[in-house]
Amino acid sequence: MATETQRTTAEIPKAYRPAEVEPEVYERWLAADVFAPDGAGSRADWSKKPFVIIQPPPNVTGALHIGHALTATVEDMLIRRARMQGHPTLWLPGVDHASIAAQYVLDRLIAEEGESRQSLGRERYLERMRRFMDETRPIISSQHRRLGVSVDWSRLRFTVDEGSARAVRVSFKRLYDDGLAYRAQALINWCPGCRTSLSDLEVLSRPTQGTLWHVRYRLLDEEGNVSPIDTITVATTRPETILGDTGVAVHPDDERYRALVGRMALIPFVDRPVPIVADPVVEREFGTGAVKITPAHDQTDHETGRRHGLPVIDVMDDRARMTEAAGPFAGLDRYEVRRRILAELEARGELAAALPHEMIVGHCQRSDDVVEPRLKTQWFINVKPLAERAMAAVREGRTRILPARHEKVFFDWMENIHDWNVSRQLWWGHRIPAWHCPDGHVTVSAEEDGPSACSTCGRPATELRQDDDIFDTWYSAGLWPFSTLGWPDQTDDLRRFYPGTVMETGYDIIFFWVARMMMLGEWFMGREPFEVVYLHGMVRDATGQRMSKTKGNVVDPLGVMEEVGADALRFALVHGSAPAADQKLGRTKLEGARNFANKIWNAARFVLGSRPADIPADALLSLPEAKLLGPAEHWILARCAATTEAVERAYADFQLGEATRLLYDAIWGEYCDWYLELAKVGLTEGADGDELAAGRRQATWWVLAWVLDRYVRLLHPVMPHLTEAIWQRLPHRPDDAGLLMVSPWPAASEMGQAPDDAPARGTGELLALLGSIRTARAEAGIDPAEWLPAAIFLPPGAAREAYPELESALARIGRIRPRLVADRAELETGGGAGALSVIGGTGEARLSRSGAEMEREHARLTKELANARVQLAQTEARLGDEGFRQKAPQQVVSAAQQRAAELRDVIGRLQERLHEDA
RNA sequence: GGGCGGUUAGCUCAGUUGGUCAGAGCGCCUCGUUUACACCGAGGAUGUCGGGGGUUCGAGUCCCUCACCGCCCACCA
Repeated sequence: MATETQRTTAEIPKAYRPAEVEPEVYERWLAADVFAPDGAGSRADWSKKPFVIIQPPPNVTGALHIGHALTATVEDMLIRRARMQGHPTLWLPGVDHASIAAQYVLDRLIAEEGESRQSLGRERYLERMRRFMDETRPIISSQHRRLGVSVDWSRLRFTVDEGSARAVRVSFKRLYDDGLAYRAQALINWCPGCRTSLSDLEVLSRPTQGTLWHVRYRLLDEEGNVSPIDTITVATTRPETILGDTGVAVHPDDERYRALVGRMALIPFVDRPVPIVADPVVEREFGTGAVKITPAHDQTDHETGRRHGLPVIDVMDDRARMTEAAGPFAGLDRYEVRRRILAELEARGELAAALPHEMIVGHCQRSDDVVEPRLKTQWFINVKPLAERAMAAVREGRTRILPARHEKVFFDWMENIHDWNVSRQLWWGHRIPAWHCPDGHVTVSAEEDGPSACSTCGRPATELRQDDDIFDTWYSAGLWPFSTLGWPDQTDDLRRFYPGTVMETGYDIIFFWVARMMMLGEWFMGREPFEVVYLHGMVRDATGQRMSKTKGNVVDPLGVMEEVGADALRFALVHGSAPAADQKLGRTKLEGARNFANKIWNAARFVLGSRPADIPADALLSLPEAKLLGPAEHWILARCAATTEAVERAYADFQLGEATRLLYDAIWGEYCDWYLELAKVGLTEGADGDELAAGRRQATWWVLAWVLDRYVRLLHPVMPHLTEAIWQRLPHRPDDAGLLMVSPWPAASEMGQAPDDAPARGTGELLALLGSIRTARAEAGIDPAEWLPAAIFLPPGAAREAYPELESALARIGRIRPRLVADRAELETGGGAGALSVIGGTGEARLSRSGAEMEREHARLTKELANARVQLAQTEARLGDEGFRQKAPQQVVSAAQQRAAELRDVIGRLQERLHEDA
């Protein structure tokens, strides 16, 4: 027995220890400078197409949450595979300044210090913000590092840095010159809490149980006096807006009100006479059929008002308190006013009804305040022409949205797009590059210092004042794919890395960000910013709830990594999930991933520890000569080739969950469960002096190592630390780099010698027989430790050919003392009655048994027979079908015929056994 | 009001072009300390693939319809 092996296992911890392995591995990557496409350790082949990931830059104030972890994992998987394939890769990391979110956070922070935005003033506030940023900015990046992301840190960008600022100025000037950016008064969404306007997207519609109040307005007679009897009853959900009413509308065909059209109604509290107009927007069936018109505070009313020339009276200020125009209620909060108005109307008997009413109320995405429509002068971008081009990119297939069903949503949104309100009454962000002169002229400039003079009247710069407003955060974010590459300069980076390859994000920001990037990219660069939009789903807690801090159900990725490691977290996030499908993430899933990591770790420990002494530690990895390979080696190599091909296909199709599933099954179910066990025997067989046996032992080990190397490469994108750590200890190929991360991606075609089909198939059949033996033993309740004599019969074929070389392995794994019989008849003499009958694959066996468990054995065989009969009946039914035989492909028919023959054979053998026992 | 997605073993979910697709993990039951791993190994049980109809030789897989759950969009005050 040659059991001499180099025992290196002892040096490797028995369990995978992420805290030790993972950061250590990451440091090595960093030091080798392999992340940057042109870094010192990069093995980028510039004749290949660059692969560029566009990542949503996380908010500067945020900490890494599970959604970030998913995004980063998917992106890292894609880019690591591309990098191993030799593509130059770029993943440019960044942080978003998140103006409204950042201000929301900082405002609360300084409130604790007794300060406020107003008390500090713009300059000091921004100074405070910059200090705050300096503290928070590095946090998210370091957390991403812990996750193992292969981003090019040397290109780290911030959406308020000078590069972004310049891109913002230049792009906006272009839009202005193109006539697409304009300043105008319009009804916009106003958040009284944040005291800024919002884009439509930043307003969340939420169903709310409200009340529909019916309010009686008095009418005026021909002389303009209040009529004592005539009234018109309007319906409203926002009584406070009564103060801004400038009309009442009814449907032109509404008989009830026809006579009233043209008369005047009197708005209570402010005693304003307003006309009753006829307009088809009014739904006759809803409410009372009469609508109060408040052009300053409602979108529909605004348009109705314009059609009828009604005045616009703004009754609310920036904090949603009533203005002087609200008369007696000036200075009071909107809801306080609502209460008072209702009480007063009630008292006057002018509240005709109060009906419960389900309605949609807009809330601020950030502060959750109820958003008010208000009339304001703002900057807008007419995005329709941009949207056309973005849609063309998708229509022409230049940008693919995955999964494709999201394309429809994308088109719906793009086709119904409204002008984009890009100005915000905030301080933290890019200031609008527009200057006002005392005469009211506006000059938009792309220069850092602004224009030298008013472009209309030539007044000098000293007399110009820059616009106070800043841009919507998503404006600068929308420039990301090119602003980060040096645009508007025509830099090398821009030429090399635009357009990007894959834009990966959650489906929740497809409009905020993805759509904007597509519009702005098409407009300024003249082509699409990325080829593929890959959308992932939302990660929910174990019970399916959306994670939120207030619910306290967040899974903290940092804590998870601490516990099970970054690789297990990454694996859990993509394993068993489908693109754009939400998933639940809980303990068991994470533990499963951790167990898998540990499984591979230990398989590697075994392989490393069992290296025959006659293989030098620094030997190069290669497959042994075909003549030295046993059937088991052919089998695992064949399985490995099939898995490689399937995994490669899955990666190429963005079926990442499928890729991990294939690897999980192959590594655990085939490599560990079967091949490792078979190899244990192969590694210890043969006499010491036997040269051929020594060659076989070496061959076995080389196959072990070779397949492990293959799986470790395929798994690297999802579990980079673990695989790198293992790979470092394995023998390498001549074309390997010093790091797995930049070593070649395996191709199914380069299997060395293609594994022979017959021995591989024979092994598969013998493993099936072995499985049946295990089942029979367990079901018969036989002591697992007991060695059973077994007679085995194999018909001529692959299994029989493979048998001699696998006999000892079968013996060990099946815990049997096998004896191959040449003829089936010999089985009976070999085992006789009181033996367990085993049928598996093409083979059959008899395990000697004392007869104690024969009753259970009988039951088992009966069950197997019934099973086989059902299957045969099904197969025969198909075959008996005329249509099937004629219309089904030949392949399918013959497969069914073969299957039926096999089943008949099995049934025959089972019947024989049962008959003997009876 | 439009649109989309889901409904597969007790739980969480895979299932790409219709033909070994009825699966995996967890949980459960039985057994096991054989020199990689108890974060382990061997074995077992559980499903009329939401209901109904249709297309087809054949449907979890395509079409129609119904039910329930979820999401997105939307200016009936």
